[in-house]
Parts: sequence; C-alpha cells; structure tokens
Amino acid sequence: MVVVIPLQYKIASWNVNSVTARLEHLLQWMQDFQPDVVLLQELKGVEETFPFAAVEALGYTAAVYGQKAYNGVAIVSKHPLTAIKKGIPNFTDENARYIEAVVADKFTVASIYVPNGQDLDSEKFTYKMAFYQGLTAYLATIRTAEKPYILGGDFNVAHQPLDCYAPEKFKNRLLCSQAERLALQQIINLGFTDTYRVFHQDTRAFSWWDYREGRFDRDEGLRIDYLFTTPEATDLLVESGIDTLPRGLLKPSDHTPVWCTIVVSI
DNA sequence: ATGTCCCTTGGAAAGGGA
Repeated sequence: MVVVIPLQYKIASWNVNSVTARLEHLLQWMQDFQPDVVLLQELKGVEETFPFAAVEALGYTAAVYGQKAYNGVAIVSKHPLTAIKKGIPNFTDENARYIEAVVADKFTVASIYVPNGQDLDSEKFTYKMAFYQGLTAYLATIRTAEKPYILGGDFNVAHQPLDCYAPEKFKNRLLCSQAERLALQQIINLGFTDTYRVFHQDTRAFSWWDYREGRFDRDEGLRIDYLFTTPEATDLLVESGIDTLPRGLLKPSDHTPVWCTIVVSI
C-alpha cells in the first residue's frame, strides 16, 4: 500500500527596501504569516549585515547575496536550502539581483530584483532591458528542469493596464511602457505563469505604492511584484494572494508581500 | 507637480536611487 502525503508550501516575495530598516516588520510578519519560504529583495546591505541570528531564532535558514547600500537578494526558508546560485548564470552583472536555491530537495526557488530603469531614455533603462534579455535567456534553459521552479521578486513592470491604478496616466511611462511589458510577456511566452492571476483574473490589485502623495491611503499603486512558475510548478498551485497589511504599518517598505501556495506529494 | 524613504559620506546635511 502506497501512502501519499500532500505537503503544502507557502512561498512569499517581498521587496523590503532595506532589511535592516524593516527587520521588525519582517520578523513580525514571518511569525504571523508563517511562510515556508520568503524571497527578499533590496536588502541594501552586504551579507555580513544580514540578520541571520534573528531569522534562525524563528526556525529559518537563509541564503544571501548582498551588496553595499544597493540591491541585494535573499532566500529565507524553514526547509533546507541547497544548490545555491548567486547571479543569473551566463549573465554578467555587477549588482546583486538574483539568487536561487533548491528547497527541501523538492523544488527550486529564486529571488530577483529587476533594475528600476530610471527613465525610458536613460542608460539605466538600457541596462534594464539587457537584464531582461539575460534573464529570459536563462529561463529558457531552466523551464525544462526536472524540479518545479518558482521565480519571485520585484520585476519593476506592471504587466497590464489592470495592474496600474491610472493606466492612461502611465501609458508609455516607466514601469508601464511597451518595451517593459514585452520583456515581461516574453517570460510568460516561455511557459511561465503569473501565479496571482491564476486565482484573481479580474482583480485590480497592487504590490507597490509610492511613498509620496499618500498613494497607499488612496490605493493608487502598481502590481510590479510577481511569483512566476514553470508548468511543473503551476500544476502544484493551490492558492495565491497579496498581503497588503505590512504596507499599512508605520515606516513601511513601499512594497508589500505577494505569495502563493503549492502542494507537493511525497 | 519631484510631495518620501533609505543609504552613504563623514561626522551635518546633501546627493543618489527608487
């Protein structure tokens, strides 16, 4: 007799805008939300300053790719992390924007922080497009990987008009331009799934609100944080969502956690 | 319309990035 035990894993992604400044929020949220895996972006610090002891006290382990002052990504997990990769393979980038690891020997997760791009006519925008090209080239190689793969992070693109509070105002502007939307679409075209939309097809929901102009209070935001799954991981999806609670706290990150749950049988 | 927050330098306030 074969006994199949289904195990659920809750995977979240959160751009914390400095892990040091957001430590209390992060720890409280982890205790309340109980994610199995948290993908972090914008640590804004080197690995030496990451709060390993604090997350370990809550029963988590962490893989960190840090950088002084800017960027920085991490994977925080209740389950063992192996096969850790820092940086997108075969893409040269001086910034710490991608980290990947296998969780519990069952599935692969990655945390990504895509460049903001500054302005459509800036050198930083060219870098953003090159970054997407490098990312897409890598994703084309791993989508046939044997383990389910989940890529979460700040993609700095609102995929569709529904993902923006003022589509007309943002038309052809940074985060909503044709070029950026096409770059994101190319990932979807490889077979990746935007896990939020699987369970919330027509919901206007956001993951980031500008600090200025009281944008959060007016719910004037953009959905620029995503969890993407390969077909093997999409098959395991049972739920997804956005937790807006942390964005309403005092001294919040400008982003809030996005999450999905998968079921894995052992 | 440039309104907020965080980091760094350098030891206060200002610039850069988002």
